[in-house]
Amino acid sequence: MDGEWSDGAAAASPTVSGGEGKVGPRGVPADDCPGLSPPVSPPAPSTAAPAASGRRRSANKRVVTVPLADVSGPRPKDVGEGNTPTDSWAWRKYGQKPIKGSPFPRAYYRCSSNKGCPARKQVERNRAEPDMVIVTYSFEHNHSDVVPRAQQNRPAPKPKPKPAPPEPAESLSSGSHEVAATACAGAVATAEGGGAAAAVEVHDDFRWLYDGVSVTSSTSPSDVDAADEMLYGTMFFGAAPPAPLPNEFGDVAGLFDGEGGGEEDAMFAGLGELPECAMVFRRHAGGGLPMRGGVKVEQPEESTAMS
DNA sequence: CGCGTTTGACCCGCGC
DNA sequence: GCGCGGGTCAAACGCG
Repeated sequence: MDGEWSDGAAAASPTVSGGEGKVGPRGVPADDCPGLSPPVSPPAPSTAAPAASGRRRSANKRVVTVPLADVSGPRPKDVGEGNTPTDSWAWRKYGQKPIKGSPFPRAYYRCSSNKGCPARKQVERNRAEPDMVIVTYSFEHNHSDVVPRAQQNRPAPKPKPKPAPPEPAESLSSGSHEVAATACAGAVATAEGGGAAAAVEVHDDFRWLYDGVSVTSSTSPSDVDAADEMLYGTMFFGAAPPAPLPNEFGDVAGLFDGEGGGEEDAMFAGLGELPECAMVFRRHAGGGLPMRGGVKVEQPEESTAMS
């Protein structure tokens, strides 16, 4: 089924897919409409229309793959709130569904900043890389990053079922990660004026993902905040014309194509499991991973690498 | 009181 | 034409 955004993440690097080359068969020609765009950026004309009216895989999709840690981890206020971004959108979850080919469910979010905002995003964990989460943005916000509610900046209420989520917020000092994150975040902040705060929402959004599966990798919690920043930072980058990236998707997708047996089982199993410490991902894993601050932007449309 | 999250059901699109 | 799967809407509950 949709192995679409399967995961450029498999590469272990967060990725962002511009447009949506993945939806190939049923997908629609991606136009533009980045999932998120700088508050200042003029709303894309083709943004809202389709999404609002249609209820189906729509066009404009931007896939962002980020380390789970980036989004699921605890959000130190010094980062999230300290760096209030100018464009922290408020996302409201409107649905969640288990995906067939994936052991993890997919969550659907809509922009709650503006009632008529068509911006939507889907969050799902990379089945191949449990440490990675795939965020697909659809349509652009048709409003500035106006934040009517102060609540948008605060972490949304967590699901009650979870008594005490694993919050390895112990040592927030990690060296390399921070560097990368900082660099990225800095770039973002400089370019967009902020992107860290947005992470707040993200980390929250991924909470479910987080709980859904248990990852046994260990990493520094610091990655989390840094990652968050990166995540959004990248997204913003995506909004802006980023350099065309090789389509890693194709490769990854191919790999996934091979599997599929007994995954359903795993899916439910995973869903039923509520690990306490699932997160963690080394942003600079290996230190040789080609990633921009932890997030990579994928441009399926480029399909250059696609063989 | 308001907002957000959660869960289930329904509808639509695509593939076979 | 049928079936599968994905996506969205709606209602209810809980928390801030």
